[in-house]
Amino acid sequence: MDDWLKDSAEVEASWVTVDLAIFTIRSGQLMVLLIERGVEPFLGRPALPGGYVQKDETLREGALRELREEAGIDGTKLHLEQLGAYGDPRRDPRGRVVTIAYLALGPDLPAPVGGTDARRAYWAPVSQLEGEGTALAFDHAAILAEALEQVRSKLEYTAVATAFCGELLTLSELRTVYEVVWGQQLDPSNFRRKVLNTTGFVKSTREQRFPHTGRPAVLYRRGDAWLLNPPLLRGTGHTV
Amino acid sequence: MDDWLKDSAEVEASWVTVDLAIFTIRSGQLMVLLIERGVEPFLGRPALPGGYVQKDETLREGALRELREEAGIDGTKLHLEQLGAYGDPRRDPRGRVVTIAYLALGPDLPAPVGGTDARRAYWAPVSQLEGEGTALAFDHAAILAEALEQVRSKLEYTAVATAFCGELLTLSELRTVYEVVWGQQLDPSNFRRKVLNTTGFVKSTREQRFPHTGRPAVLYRRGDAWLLNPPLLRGTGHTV
DNA sequence: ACAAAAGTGTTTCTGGTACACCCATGG
DNA sequence: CCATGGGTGTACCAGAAACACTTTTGT
Repeated sequence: MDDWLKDSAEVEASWVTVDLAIFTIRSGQLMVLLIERGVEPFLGRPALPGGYVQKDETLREGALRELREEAGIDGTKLHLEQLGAYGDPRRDPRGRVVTIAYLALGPDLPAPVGGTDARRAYWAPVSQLEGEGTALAFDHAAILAEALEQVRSKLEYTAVATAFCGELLTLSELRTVYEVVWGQQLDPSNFRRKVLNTTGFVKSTREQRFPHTGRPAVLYRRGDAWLLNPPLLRGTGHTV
Repeated sequence: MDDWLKDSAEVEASWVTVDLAIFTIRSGQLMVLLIERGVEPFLGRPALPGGYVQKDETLREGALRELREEAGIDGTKLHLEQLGAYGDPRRDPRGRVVTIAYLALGPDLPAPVGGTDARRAYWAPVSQLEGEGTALAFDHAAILAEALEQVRSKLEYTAVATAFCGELLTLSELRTVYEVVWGQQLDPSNFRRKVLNTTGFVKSTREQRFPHTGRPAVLYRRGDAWLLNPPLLRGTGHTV
C-alpha cells in the first residue's frame, strides 16, 4: 500500500486478521473450536481459528471465509456477530497485528477439518479450558473469556439461544441450551411459561418429536423476536 | 512494514484508525462531539473525531490520545469503552481503512477546540441528528447510531449513567441523565427507590446541594457496583 | 404564605419462584 | 403397570407502577 495516507512518521500500516470463537453444544457440553497451530509463532499451541482479511472483503465476509476454510463450516447457517477488536502492539511477536474477534454459534456442528495453517481442528469443552490455564496462543485466552461472557449474557436478553438448536426444536432442547451455557439447572415449567409468554421467541408447529421414553414434545421454530422483554435472567434461579 | 507476514497476494496491510463517539449532557440535551473536516475526503463535512493509531500504542491509548488532541479532553476522567470495528473496504474512498470505534461518556464537558485535521469541533444535539439525515462523513452515521443504542441499553443494566455526572451527584441529576438519554420521563420516587436499593450503585455523603428553590438534596458518589441486578429497564415506564 | 424540589408511604399489579399434579408414550 | 419426560395449575412473594403525601428550602 502506498503511504499517501499517513502524515506522521509515527503511523504505519497494520495487518488485520479475524479470529473466531465458535461455540456449539455436543454431548451436553459447551464446546469451542480450537486449532493446533501448524506455523510459527506459537507452533503447536492451541488457538482460535482465524486468518488475514483479504483485500476486497468486509470483516464479516472475512470471518465467514475463515469459518469455511479453517473449520469447514457453512457460516450462512449459523449466528455470527462481532465481538471486538484487539490491537495491543505486543499481542503478536511479529509486529502490529490488529485482530477483529467474531463470535459464532451453531447447532451440533460436524467434526471439523484442519485448515491451511492448522495441523488439526477439534472441539474443546469450555469447562475444561476455564479451569486450568490451557495456554492459548496470542491473547486468545482473553478473547475466549470475553466471548464466553458475551454468550452467557446474550442468552439473557436476546433469543440467540435458538442458534444452538436446529431448525426444529423442543422447549426441552432450548432449556438445555440455557442450562449448559449457564451451568445451572432451570425449572422446566417456569422456563416453558417464560418462553411461550415472550411473543415471537418461538412459534409452534404441528409436528412432534418422540423421546426414547416419555410423552412426545411439540416442535417449534425460531420466532421473529430478537430482544427479550422482559429478559430471562440467570439469577439465583432454581435450586442446583 | 515488511511483508514477511502475508502468504497470499490477496492480503495487504491496512490503515487502522480510531473514531470516537463522545457524549455528554449540556443544557438538558444529549450531545455528541462532531468535527468539521478540514482535509479531504469529505472536506467540510461533519464527522466523528478520530485519527490513525500510532506504532506503539494500544487501540485504547490511541483513543485517549485522539480524545486529547482532537477534543482537548482529558480522557482519564471519563468512561471509555470499545464499540466495534468497521472495515468495509469501500468505507473510505482512499482505500482500506479499518476503524475501531470507541464510545466515551463524560459530565458536562468543556467547549472543545479544533484539532489538527478539523476546522472546528462542536457539540451537536443528538435529537437533531437523529431526525434529519445530517450527512456525516464515511460510515459515521452508522457508528453514531450504534453508539447511541449502546448508551441507551447500557444505562439499563450497568451503572454507567454516573459517568455523565460529576464526582458528587444528586439523585435528581442521575434521574435526569436517564430521562435525557432515554427521552422519557421517570417517576422520581420509584427511581430513587430503585437506585438506593441497588447496593453499590451510589453511596451517600453527608454533604448537600441547594437548588435554586426547594429542599436541599443529599449528594452521592459513585458506588463500586457496575452491573445492576436487577436491571433498570426502560419499559413503557411512566406516563410521558 | 407559597412555590419548588426532595424525600416517604401505600396500594395495586405483574411476573418470578417453587412445587404439586396431570398427560402421553415406551417398555 | 411403571418409569420417564412433556405439560398445566397454583400459591406465594419480590419488585415495578402509580400516586398521595410530607419535609425543607428560597422568595
